[in-house]
Amino acid sequence: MTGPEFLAAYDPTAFPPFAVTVDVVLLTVRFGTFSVLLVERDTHPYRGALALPGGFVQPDEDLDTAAVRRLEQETGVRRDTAHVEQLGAFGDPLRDPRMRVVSVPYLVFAPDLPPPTPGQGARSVAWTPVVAVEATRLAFDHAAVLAAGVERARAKLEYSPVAAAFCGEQFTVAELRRVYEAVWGVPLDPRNFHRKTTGTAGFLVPVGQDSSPGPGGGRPAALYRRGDATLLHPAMLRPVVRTPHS
Amino acid sequence: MTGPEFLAAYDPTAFPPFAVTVDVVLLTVRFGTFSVLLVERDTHPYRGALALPGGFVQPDEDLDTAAVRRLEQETGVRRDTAHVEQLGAFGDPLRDPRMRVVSVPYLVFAPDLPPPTPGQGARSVAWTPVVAVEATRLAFDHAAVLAAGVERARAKLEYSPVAAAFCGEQFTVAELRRVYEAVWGVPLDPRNFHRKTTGTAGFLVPVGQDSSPGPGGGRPAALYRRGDATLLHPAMLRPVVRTPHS
DNA sequence: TACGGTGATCGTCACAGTGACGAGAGGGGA
DNA sequence: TCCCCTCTCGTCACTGTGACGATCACCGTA
Repeated sequence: MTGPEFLAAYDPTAFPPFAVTVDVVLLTVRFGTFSVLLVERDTHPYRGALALPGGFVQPDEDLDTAAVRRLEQETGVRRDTAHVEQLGAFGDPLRDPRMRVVSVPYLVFAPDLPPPTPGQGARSVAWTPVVAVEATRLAFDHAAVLAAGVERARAKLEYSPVAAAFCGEQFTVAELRRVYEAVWGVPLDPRNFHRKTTGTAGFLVPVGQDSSPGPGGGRPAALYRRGDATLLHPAMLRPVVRTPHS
Repeated sequence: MTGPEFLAAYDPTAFPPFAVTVDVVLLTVRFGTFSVLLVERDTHPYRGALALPGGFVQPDEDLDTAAVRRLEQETGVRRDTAHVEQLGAFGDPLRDPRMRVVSVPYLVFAPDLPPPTPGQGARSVAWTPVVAVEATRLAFDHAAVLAAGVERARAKLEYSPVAAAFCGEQFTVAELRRVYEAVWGVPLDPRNFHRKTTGTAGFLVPVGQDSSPGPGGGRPAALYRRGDATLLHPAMLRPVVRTPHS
């Protein structure tokens, strides 16, 4: 009783047909700038507009699986190098002019990487600074989806160690700090940040090796990798006032 | 181009049909016990099993609207007396034996109220202590949905003032404290809790009136209503160790 | 090789927030 | 009246944080 023959026994109006899509809010920190991957649509609807990568969920496919598939297809990011989490469900009846579509966006944090080549249905694909995104130019309700993803990312840095997902396998405290600064858009005190991150058990694990200094010189920084902590306790709160949006 | 005639221009296999449902994780604190509303199913599938209230989303209906509709239909809880928020999307291909169903559960916090009368498709409906729910007896993947809702509720009490949604319009600090104690399952120090809740700006607004003491006597408590704060800052952290599940 | 520039790391200090708990305020019932 | 109860206010030690000085270890250049 898994096939459509079973469904046929029901009143069809009781099972209104929907399409279900997944969208990918792929965030990274590139050249010190908090950026999102956007594609330029090459097909109807919203042809020519910017949009989040995404696509339809296949009949026998889990939502997470579909999101990871689209992520790998459209961006080349592999699941095990990034942080992936579901962002919610968006189902306004008018969000897609073609038909009734419920979208389940996924939030992905990835280290800096080169822009991938355009996939199907996209004219081009590019990293865009989050602050430079023109909300009115985004297709569908992707402005709202992106805003939800960005706010979730900012909040998540406070109480979880996911910021490390924006870095590579090994990283310095300063690299991690620049992630926080880029995502939150505020400068942080390097000394207090160092104390907090290295002092919180399970957050950072020293690799026992130093990085080479940057172009301007400076003392080499110790390398770390992510610890096994899943929660930051106590949280690292954003400075100054907290704005509910953007 | 909003009708099916447009859809017909597409390859049908590219738009696999889904059904979309909303489920309601309605939580309350009843007699000092953190409880969830469960219905006993009277129809196929999982006939006789316990389940969360829910139903199919209508074609022209927003997800939030559908959730509020089911909430009012099956539980009698009005939206403006409760806190309602989306909990995510669950879409395992095998979660419903009938067909491919994506469920969007909603988390609802309501003050204590009498158990409603069973709605359509349900044999009975009853408040069940969260700790007494037998996960294996729940229909579909509702055990996972409930677990996600419970954990979200516990986490949300830490950094938001939603706990007041479990109380009525006016309440005492002790009533609010018993909500925290019931949801978290730990006793809290009444004096420190009083200091924290009354000392955080925007959390509680004094009504300027005292409640009558309980049966055992005691000094009358001042009445408060919810303030306009949307975030608790700093957060009120759960004591002792934090368990990731259940 | 000495020297200033740069960034990493360590220390210090004042202060806010919290856990633990004493004590008074203001109500019950016997 | 006495005892018991709960609400409310205070105190104290401790932790974590913001602000910032000082030192360390590398750079490029004179």
